Amino acid sequence: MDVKAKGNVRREEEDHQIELRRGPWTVEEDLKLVNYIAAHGEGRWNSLALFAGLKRTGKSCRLRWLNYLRPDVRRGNITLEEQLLILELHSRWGNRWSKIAQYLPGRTDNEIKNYWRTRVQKHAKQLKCDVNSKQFKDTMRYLWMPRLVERIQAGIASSSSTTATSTGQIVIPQLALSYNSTLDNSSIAISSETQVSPTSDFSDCYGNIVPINENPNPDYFQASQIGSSNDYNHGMDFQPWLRGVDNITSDHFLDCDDFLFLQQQFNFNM
DNA sequence: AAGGAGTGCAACCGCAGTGCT
DNA sequence: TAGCACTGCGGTTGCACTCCT
Repeated sequence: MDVKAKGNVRREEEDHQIELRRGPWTVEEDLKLVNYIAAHGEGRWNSLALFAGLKRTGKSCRLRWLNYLRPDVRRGNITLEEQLLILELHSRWGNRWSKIAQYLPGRTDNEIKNYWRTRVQKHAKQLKCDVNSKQFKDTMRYLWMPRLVERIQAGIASSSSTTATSTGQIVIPQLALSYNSTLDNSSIAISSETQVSPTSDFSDCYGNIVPINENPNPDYFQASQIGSSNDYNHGMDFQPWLRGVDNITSDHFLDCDDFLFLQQQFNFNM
């Protein structure tokens, strides 16, 4: 047994001496944790658990705080813009959930991981292919995304709060998004401000995604570029899929007719 | 109405990295 | 530099809820 394993065993023995609680957190436990952190701050989780009077491991307290109790945790459906970012970033980094989460303020790595496993993998499964296969990625790129672009543009046409510019950009207030509809030269920019930079700005700064917590302006983040090669996705790039209406959230990438369309096309190409 | 299957998500587990003594 | 504690990450599990038959 190596050193780390010994350490873990000892810790587990200590855990049993204290009779630690496991499983779902109670309201009382949540209150204890929140109040303690409000008074003393976070960090030093093992001693925090002890001093806060919680019969939990430090690990459990940290997880509960980061994934649920933190005031800036966003609850509710993953928005279309967030879906877009998740897919784009996953195409680049794979299952680096915490890294992906850095670009989605208020979302946790756990939430993003769950989202990927339950939604994206489900669609791959329905298409009877591996989610990481070139086939699945190509299907998204060449069938799914153009289809969605149609929906975006249709949505824009009927949305008074969303505008399309003469250059083909889509501009959405609150979470501004710019989309250049040329497939091979597309770019996305997302920010919390209404203002959207010209398309050329984004294509110029390919690869220049800035984590929210490293950006001097915390209200701004952007995902630019699309179309670069990288070693994880073999050059696969993601187009934005949006319905073009700023207040829509969606549990699903595709509604029924979209999925049937995609499935037909996919089977045809097999 | 009942119960089996499927789904979504909170929480746990094991491991690796880092820093302190 | 070995030993240990702490933290963070990604994978997995368990359970509550919903849907379907």
